[in-house]
Amino acid sequence: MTDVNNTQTVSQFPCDNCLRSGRCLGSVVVKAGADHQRASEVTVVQLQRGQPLFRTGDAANAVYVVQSGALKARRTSYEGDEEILAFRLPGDAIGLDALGQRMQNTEAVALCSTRVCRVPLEALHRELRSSPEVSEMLFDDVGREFERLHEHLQTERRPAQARIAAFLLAQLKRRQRLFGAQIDRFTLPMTRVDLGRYLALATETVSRMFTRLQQDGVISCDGNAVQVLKATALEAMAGAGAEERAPALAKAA
Amino acid sequence: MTDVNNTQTVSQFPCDNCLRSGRCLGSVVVKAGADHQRASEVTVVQLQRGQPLFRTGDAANAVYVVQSGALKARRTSYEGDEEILAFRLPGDAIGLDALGQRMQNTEAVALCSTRVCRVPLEALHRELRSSPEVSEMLFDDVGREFERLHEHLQTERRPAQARIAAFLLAQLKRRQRLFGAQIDRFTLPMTRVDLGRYLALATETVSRMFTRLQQDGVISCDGNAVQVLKATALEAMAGAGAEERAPALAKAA
DNA sequence: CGTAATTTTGATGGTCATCAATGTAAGTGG
DNA sequence: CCACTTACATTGATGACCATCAAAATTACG
Repeated sequence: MTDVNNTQTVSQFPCDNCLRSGRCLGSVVVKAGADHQRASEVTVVQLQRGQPLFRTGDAANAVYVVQSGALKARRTSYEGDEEILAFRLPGDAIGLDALGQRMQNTEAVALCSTRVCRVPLEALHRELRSSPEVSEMLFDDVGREFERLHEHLQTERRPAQARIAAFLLAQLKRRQRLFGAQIDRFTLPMTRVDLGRYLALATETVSRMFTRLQQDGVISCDGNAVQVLKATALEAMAGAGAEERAPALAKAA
Repeated sequence: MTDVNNTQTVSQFPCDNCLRSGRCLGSVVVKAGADHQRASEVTVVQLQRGQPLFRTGDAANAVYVVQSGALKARRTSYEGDEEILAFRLPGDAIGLDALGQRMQNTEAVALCSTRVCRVPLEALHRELRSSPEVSEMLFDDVGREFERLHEHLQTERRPAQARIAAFLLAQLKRRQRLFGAQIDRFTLPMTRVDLGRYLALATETVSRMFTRLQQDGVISCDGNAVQVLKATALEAMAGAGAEERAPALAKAA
């Protein structure tokens, strides 16, 4: 089955094969519906890299949950270039910002091969009234997203190096939670350009910061494959400002 | 009656004397409760200038709606100084970002004498299931707040002058909606310091921008009383970048 | 294997934070 | 009511951080 956007609807049983099953908005809605003998209207959408889940102006008639893969939430700035509001990883909800709006104000684009759960607003509204678990999960997601935006605002007010450090740390922790293990390496699904557009930095600055982090032995990376060597150093950089960055050339004169 | 925070609970009939009655989350919850013969748990809180509605770490057991006055939503940065996430005017919801969280991550402080409607989360959850109007109003508020944050992120990526222009325009439109009239003058409830902490600008920069706007005849202001003389010029500045700011000294060499 | 996209590195300049000082308003207590 | 304190606002001088421009190097891909 193929819809307008040329995306693929995959399965009637959205939670089959999904690792997030039971811990996401989609599955809670599915369960609430099943408890009342209602057929699930939740479907799975498969996207290829670069393919949009929805575009600005599309009718906002569903929210989504990432099953696997990654997406970026984008928006077009006054100057006409892309601004990235968020990267979405498995478990993340998409489209909560369109609650109460008629149209999407943002665009969601897959960064790689990606599976997404589609929860129609109609179903969400209905099951919201039928089961308190739904509203709890929804509130959780909404609260988390607000919290993330607030953190992001703070991050953007800090020097470039701190922004990158904070971003890498967030990614690291996110993966650790996702896999439930103490990993120290991962592959970034986004390009340096995307990263710049997310952190409000020029691509060149992003690149320079990566270079510096490697020189300082804080990370090691090959392309988008990153290994965190000194997590504590990253935390220090993310927390501290520029003041205590390079004690090296301090008194070199 | 006085609670822990030394705030005052005013009336058993929260919507009496409130101009937002019927058009806010609070009144919808009150109505939904009344329709089911439930006593309203919605109360009105009176705050003086500088007084907090809640603090970081407080139990997040209610959301609020501004009846009159103004507040700022603040947070403490890594460096320990204040960061302002939002200013709240009559009709605005407060504390939506704490949905799904146990504690408040932000602090809400009155900028002047202010009345706020307090809606316990318990009541919200209950009426959410009893009446679709509640969820619709809640979704509206949530969506609007996301939208505002997204706009704010964009604004912070623009030059200082554009940020101030965008802010003034937003204030202007907000007041016009509030009063339902084409006003061109209003009094800002916040100081230049607050403004800087909201727009991520040094106080000095804020001041300089106000000075420049007056010199250019775009606004006229006496302290916090602002009159917008050329709204279109403001829009141009808010939209455009720094490139086309001063056509004056362009070819003066 | 050639074209395009992305990444990296260097040089330069602009915007705005910072430091410093003065001016103004607001509030306090004698 | 007036000195005094404290907060807020304005204006100027200086420099840091990072965007921008330019170009080379690497990677991706048809």
